[in-house]
Amino acid sequence: MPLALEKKEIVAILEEIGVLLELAGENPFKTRAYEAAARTLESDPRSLEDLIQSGELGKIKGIGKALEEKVVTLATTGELDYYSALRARFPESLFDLLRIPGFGPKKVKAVYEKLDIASLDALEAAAREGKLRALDGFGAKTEQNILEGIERVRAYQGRVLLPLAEQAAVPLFEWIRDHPDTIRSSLCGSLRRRRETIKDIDLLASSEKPDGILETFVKHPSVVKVTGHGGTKASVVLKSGMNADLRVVADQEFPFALNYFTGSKEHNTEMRARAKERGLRLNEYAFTREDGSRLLCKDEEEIYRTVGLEYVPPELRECTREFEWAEADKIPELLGYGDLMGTLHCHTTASDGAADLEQMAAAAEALGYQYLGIADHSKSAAYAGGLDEKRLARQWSEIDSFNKKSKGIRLLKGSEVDILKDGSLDFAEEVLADCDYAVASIHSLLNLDEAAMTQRLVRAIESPGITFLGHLSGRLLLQREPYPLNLAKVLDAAARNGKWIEINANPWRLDLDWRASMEAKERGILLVINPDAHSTEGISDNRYGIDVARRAGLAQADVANTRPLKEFLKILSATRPH
DNA sequence: GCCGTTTTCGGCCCGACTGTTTTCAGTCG
Repeated sequence: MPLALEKKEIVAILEEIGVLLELAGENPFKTRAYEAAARTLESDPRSLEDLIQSGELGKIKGIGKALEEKVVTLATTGELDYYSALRARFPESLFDLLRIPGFGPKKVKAVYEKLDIASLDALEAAAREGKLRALDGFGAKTEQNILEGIERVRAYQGRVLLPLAEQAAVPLFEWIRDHPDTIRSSLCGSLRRRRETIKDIDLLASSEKPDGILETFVKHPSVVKVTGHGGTKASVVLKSGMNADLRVVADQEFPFALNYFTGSKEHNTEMRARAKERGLRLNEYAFTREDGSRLLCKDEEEIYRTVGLEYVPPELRECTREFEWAEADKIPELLGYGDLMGTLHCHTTASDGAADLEQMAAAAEALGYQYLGIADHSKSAAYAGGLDEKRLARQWSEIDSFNKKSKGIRLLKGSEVDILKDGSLDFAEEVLADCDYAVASIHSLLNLDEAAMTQRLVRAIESPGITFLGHLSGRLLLQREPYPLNLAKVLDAAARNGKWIEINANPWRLDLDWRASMEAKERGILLVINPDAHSTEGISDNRYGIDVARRAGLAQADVANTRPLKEFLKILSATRPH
């Protein structure tokens, strides 16, 4: 049964219904039900097709009769009258208004109904002319904030890549950590969970004297605007355009605040529910017993233990599998940042890289790697100076002579072979057979439909000479959506053929992403973390790939390039039956 | 709209801050 809409699209529609219901002034719990269902569906690793056919969909917690029916209708017909009717009530452009900080559904509803304002431009004009202050709850300050908010919405699309956020956050964090009144401190939020894109920076400190710390925080050199400054919390806008919040709590409350502000929201909700089952109320300060007395914990481990769980590392707190694992004492021993013994998929000056073989090898060796796989582009990638068979052979003899004289790192002969339109490869099997490994990637014709794209990737991964697929989904974070793809089919093909899948650690890609990596692991597929480095510095991007692996719950054994050289070569050759 | 070993109605997480108000609604996380 082919679905009329993909799961992803249905998730987006459920989210949109949630927002529309808010705009319509519906019961907030109804709104929440749609939003929760969207999240649940999104993070469920099973395919929507399976969920519907097996009848499991309606058994998922948070999806009752009404939602099940709506999802099935969407999946089978691609349409839903309830949704279309709701949509017709509000113009599309109203959604832009919701992106203004501090401007929620109620305010959007007010300007739309009272002043017929439905776009950023119209709102900006009204705010400039002082027309908004006529509305209840709006004043001069609100108008000013709206104008600044509109500017920010236009300038920064809300989220930034993890490395950029980290760059802004770490100096702030150190500034707080080193304050004499600070006892404990941490980065929280999505940064601590190592999400691939970040919206706001959340900081937490404990202290007996919060005032001085908050005062210091708002005066950090990277702060351009203070948007809030109370007795325990301050909010600022940074030069980078990001928002940063600092919360200061008493030290005995620190573990609770740390847990709370690390999130995710869904994880927190489940934690509260588990506390409740044990007769405890959990908030950002403490457990509270039914008699009103407080129960404190010295650290996060103790909080988890109190609700009957093993400690859950921040990267796993997305309310996917972590509760199931923690309950059974089966939280994976996550891949560590020093666990990679080598890496593949790096470029050199032979194609579009900035450093030559020797420079790349030296950089990898400095990171402690035992092996580095070279994989320049193949001939079809003319834009990137792709190598033809002759130039490839020349590179291999360079690698041979390097390895002969190298006492440390070993270079591996590889190729990033373009996957052509029909799934055939840019090099013949005889050429690939002489490589140590080959990564197959798509760089062109990204606009094929799902069936064609899936077939293309399946055919590529079935090629005997291929070791793994590179940046499988083709997404560029905050820039380009993944191409349409039946991921399950591609993963099944990889599993069937004993192939690996890459976790491309380039921060723009992080592809496979963590959810898909989880699915790959479930199929017994080995992942391989590669930087897709085009420079010596690029190799260090592997740390972001390790973030992805940790979020996917991968352990050392799940990642191929944690093996020392000898063992690695053995499993490498097993991917290719020559 | 969901959920139920206090269940088929009446809850649903809740605290801080802002800006508008003179006690609170809206937003955010």
